[in-house]
Parts: sequence; C-alpha cells; structure tokens
Amino acid sequence: MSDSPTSSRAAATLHDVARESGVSLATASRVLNGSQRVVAESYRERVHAAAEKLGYTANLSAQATARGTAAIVALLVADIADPYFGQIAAGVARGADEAGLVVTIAITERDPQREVRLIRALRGQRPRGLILAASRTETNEAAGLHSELESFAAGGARVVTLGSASGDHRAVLFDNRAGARELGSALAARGYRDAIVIGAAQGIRTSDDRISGFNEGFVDDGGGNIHQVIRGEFTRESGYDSVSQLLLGDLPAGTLIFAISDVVAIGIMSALRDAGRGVGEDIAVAGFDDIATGRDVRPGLTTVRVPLDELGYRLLCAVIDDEWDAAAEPKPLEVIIRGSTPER
Amino acid sequence: MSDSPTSSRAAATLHDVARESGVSLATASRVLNGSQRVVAESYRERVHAAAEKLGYTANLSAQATARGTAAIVALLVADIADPYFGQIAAGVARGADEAGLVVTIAITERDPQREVRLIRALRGQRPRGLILAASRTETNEAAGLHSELESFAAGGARVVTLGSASGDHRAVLFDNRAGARELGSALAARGYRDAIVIGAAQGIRTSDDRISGFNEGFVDDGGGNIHQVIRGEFTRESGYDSVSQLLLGDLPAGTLIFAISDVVAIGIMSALRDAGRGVGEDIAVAGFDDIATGRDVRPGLTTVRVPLDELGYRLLCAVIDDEWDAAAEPKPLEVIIRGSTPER
DNA sequence: TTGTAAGCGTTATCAG
DNA sequence: CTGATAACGCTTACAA
Repeated sequence: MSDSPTSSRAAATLHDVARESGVSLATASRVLNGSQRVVAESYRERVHAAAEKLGYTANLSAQATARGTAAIVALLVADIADPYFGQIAAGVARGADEAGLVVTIAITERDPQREVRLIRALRGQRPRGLILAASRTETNEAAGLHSELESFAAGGARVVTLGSASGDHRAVLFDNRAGARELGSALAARGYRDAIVIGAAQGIRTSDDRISGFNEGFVDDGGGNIHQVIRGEFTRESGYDSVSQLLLGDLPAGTLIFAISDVVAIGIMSALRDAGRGVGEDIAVAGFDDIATGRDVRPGLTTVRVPLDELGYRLLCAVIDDEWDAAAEPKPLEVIIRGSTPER
Repeated sequence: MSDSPTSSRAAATLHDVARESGVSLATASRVLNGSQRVVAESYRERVHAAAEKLGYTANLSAQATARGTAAIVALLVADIADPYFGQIAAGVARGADEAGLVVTIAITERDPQREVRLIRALRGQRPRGLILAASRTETNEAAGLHSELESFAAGGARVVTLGSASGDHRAVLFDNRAGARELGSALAARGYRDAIVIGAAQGIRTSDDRISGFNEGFVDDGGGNIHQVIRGEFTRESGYDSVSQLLLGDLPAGTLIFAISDVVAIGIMSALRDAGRGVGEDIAVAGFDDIATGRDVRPGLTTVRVPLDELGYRLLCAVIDDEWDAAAEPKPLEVIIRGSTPER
C-alpha cells in the first residue's frame, strides 16, 4: 500500500506540492489558493493531484501573514451559554461558513473592562472583522472602548455592532423601542392597567430603549401606570432575585410585570411560582427576545420576537459586504402574545 | 496633543517597536513575546514603553507561522444555539481564556459529511488542539473521520473528544450508562412500571448508552417494562414530533416517557400539552443533561445532571495539559428528581 | 503562462 | 545579555 495522505509526519507545505508536481511555488499557489484562473489546465491537474496525494491544506496563518489579513471574523458576546447570544452566534457562524471565514469567539462575561481588554487582544488576529454583540454601557466607553475600536478599524478590520450604532462603524439595528411600544399598547388593550418593569442598569442602551418604548405604549398610548422600575441584569438569576424586592403580598392580581428580556422573565416566572403566586391570571409576565424557552414554559411567555439568528447572519454580511446602507431602517419587531398575559 | 497609540495608520509591528526603542528586533521580541526573561531591565522598560506608545499588539498569524503552531483551539459542535453545546462552549472558552488561547468554532449541523469536511478545513489553522463535542456516528466513521483525525494528530495537534473515546486520542468521559441506570431505578422506585423511550438513531453512542443504562435500571433492577423505543434526533422538534407516533388516546395515565436529552424532553412536554395530556400526574417525563430550561418549566423536568460547563473546561485542559490519565474514570452523574415524575 | 525572488511579521539559532 | 540573520509557509510584483 502506498503512503496515504495521512501517513506523512508533518503537514505538507505548498513547497512539497510544487516539488511533487514539478511546478514552481508560484504556480502551485495560483492553482490552490489564488483567485484568478490563469494556469494551464495540464498544470492545474497535476497540482491538484499532488495536493490531494499529500493531503495538503493551506496554512492559514502563513497565508494571513503574507496577505496581511486573516480570513477570520472575531465575535464578542457576553455569555455563549445564554440563548440570546447562542442564537446570534449561530447566525454569524452560518454566514461565516458561507463566506469561507473562520469565527473566533471571546466572552466578555458582561465586564466592560474585560471587554476592552479582549478587543485589544483580538486585534492580534488581524481579523477581517470584529462583531460586537455584547451590550455596551457607559462604563464601557469610559474604559476606552471607543479608541480601541478605532485602532481596530485603522488596521483595516470592519467593526460591526448589534443594536446600537457606535462612531461611524456599521451597525445592525432592530427597533427595540418600537417593539416595546407595540407590546405595551397591546397589553394595555388586553386590559392591563398596572405594571412593574424589571430593567437593566441605566445607560445600557437596549434596556433604556425597551423601557421607554414600553412606557410610551403602555402609559402614553394605553393609559396604564408603571408603578415601579427595578434595575437588575440580563440574567435569569437577576430576574429571579428582583421579585424578592416586590412586596408580593400587596401585589394585586392582574398586575403586569414587564421584563427587559425573556431570560429575565423566565427567572421572574420561577420566582413568582416559588413565592406561591400564579403566572398569567394572577400576575401577568411579558418579556423580550423570544428565546426558545418562552415557547416551552406554561403558560407561554408573551414577548417581542427578535430574529436573533437572522441578525447574526446580517452582522456577518455587514462585515464582508462591500456596500452597506448606513441609513437602513432598524429591523421591525413582532409582538407575540402568549398565555402569560391573558385577556382581562 | 501628541499622537495617541491609536492614531497610526497601520498596525505597529515589532520592527517599529524595536526602532522606536533603539534595540534589535530580537530583543524586542524577547521582551514582548518570548518566555525566558533574559533581558536587562533598562531595555525591558524602553521596549515596553515603546510598545505602549505605538499600541503594539503581536500579530498572531506571524507568530504562528514562525512558531509552526497557532495559539488556537478549534471547537466543533453540532449547533451552538443548542443549550447543551452552548454550555460546553462556555466551559471551553473559559479555559482557553485562562490559557491564552483563542477559540474558533465550527458547526457540524449534525451532518457527518460536513463534520469531516470541517475537520479537514480546520487543519489549516494548525491549532494546538481540536475539540470534538458533536456526537459521532457510524456514518461519520464511514466518511473518513478516523483518518482525518489522524492527520490532525500527525500535525502535532491534540485531538480531544467528548463522551466517547476514539482511537488513542484523549477523551473526556462521563458515565451516561450509569447515570441512566440510576435514573431508571430511581423512577421504578417511585412507582413507575410502564415506560416509553424516545431515543436517537442506533449507532449514536450517547443514545445507545443512555438507553441501555435506562433499561438496566428500569427493567432489570426495577422490574418495569419498556413498551416502545422511538428513534428521533437530539432536537426539540424531534421530541415534539415523536409524540405524534404515540397512540395518545390509549396511553394510560402513569406512563413514563424517558427522553434521550432534555431538549427532546422539553419538546415532548409541549407536545403532550398541545395534545391535551398533562405532564406529571398524567404522563411523566424524564430527560437527560439538566439544561436550564428544565428548571424553569412547570412541572420541573426530572433529569440526570451532566456538568456541561465543567466538562467543557476539562476538554480544554485535555488539550493543553502535559500529563493525562487516559484511564481516568468517567465523570459520575447525578439524578435530579423534579415534578415531572411525581411519586405514584 | 510560468518562474524567480522579494517580502509579510515573528521566532530562534548562533555568533559576539 | 544582545544583535544579525536565517528560517516559517505563503503571496505577489516583476521578469522571462
């Protein structure tokens, strides 16, 4: 049995392929990796045959040093185990695969300091683009986010953010405010008058937009009242804990709790149950994002659908597409009413 | 205002730093990236100052070509939006961060052909390691998985698999069989006699182990009966759909459905509800993995806890650690009883 | 169309 | 301890 492609000790280099097929390095490179097809057919075949035989795979790092930029897109998320970011990552990965790009992920753990540090480190990859899906805060800016992003862009990489524009970088937007407003008025129309809002810290754009949108829809348009705004984080635990800040005994049935995200809403639902209150007829709950769990929980969670996977895909497109409509309308969102907010 | 680190046009190179600080390239390299500290303190300072001033960040690709291997670990999962893989990825990312490695992800979409193709492509990164968290099947082997893995290892990268050993590569194991057995006998002890199993295709190791383990615990140890084994996939939709294969009208209350994974179990619970059956007192459901949703659903989902995050971390360790105990016992799993399987 | 050779940014060997 | 200088694997003018 002749030596199989896989029996060789070290990985085959382009040099090996060139020698094996009796052509120059340049020709081999042109056949295997270059774009323009300007090589004689007979040569092409020989090179491909040799590459196949040797099990050649281009060394991406070497290619990157030679070209000056790597076929990489770096993705920054707060927490990859969170379904919100998981879905986004899935969309990004799908797009990257189609475009022949490698995705590298970094986790901010929701720490602004850490985020800036990571961005700086990511620069070392000289990626084609940097996708910021993690929520950005003012603290974040203070830590030097902006200038770090600038040096990134100066290096030729495209910086793309999700949810909020930053500098003159590209951004994939969706209309948190309008979605929340629509949700607020829809719930007011269903008979709710009294609401409590569980938001995130002030200064977090997504949270601020959703809260003010909800306020517009529920109070301004719908004539309801928001009795309290509690501040927490975008996590299930935070949602669960925030309920303990409510005087649950005094909370009249028919009260609506609007949570800044589904993950938080799910935590709230659990906490209500554990505290002996019912979800739906008793205390109504609504969230935002439409993560899978909201469909599987009973009653189902009323929410605003954000097409996370699609947005992830668009983020990737924003990195690679030549033209980009900076003034594109934010993606409109769709309200989804489920059992957690029954008609009153 | 003097020029800030970020105002420069192109990224600063080591060359720039060396020139700026008046030392040789070699010295600058030693100070900034090399390991052994053998440089005079006065030089160190000057180099660091220059690097800081220029906003220098090592070009990882160049470093990789020079060193012959990249500070990368490649992670292969079936679907990053699936909480199972999301948790694993989180653990991997955490470990990688500590070790100063970059994580790159690739998605198999549960397609064996695609998986093998991806592995081949991943080789181009010359990563330090390849982590396979996606379920492997026989089809997979047929597509040439094994030889592809060999060429990977031949290149010096460490191949690590989750859940099942493959060749003489390192593997992080957990005891699916024992966990399922314990679950089976625990449920039998709670009074269940009749079960239906919703598994994955035969040949998928994880599924086979869980099914036979459950069989041992529920039938052999507990004296129960398994009336039917339905084959599907590891997805919520598959779980939902599989219920339609059941003659629900004939299904007596008190029947137990054991699903191959929580994701599948969640789908089953939804389907039961939609079909007008209750979960818990009526039809009991148990899953496997202990994903977050299982805690938030009502009744809570009985399951076997798999410490996914920790396993992900261990996978990363398996890539970088010098010593490795190949004969290590599989990680034992813990049964978690919740409301979906009340005592009868 | 093909080959030669000069880079790309680092590392690492080997003299000083 | 420091500094030339030759790799590393690949791309890409520039020649032939």
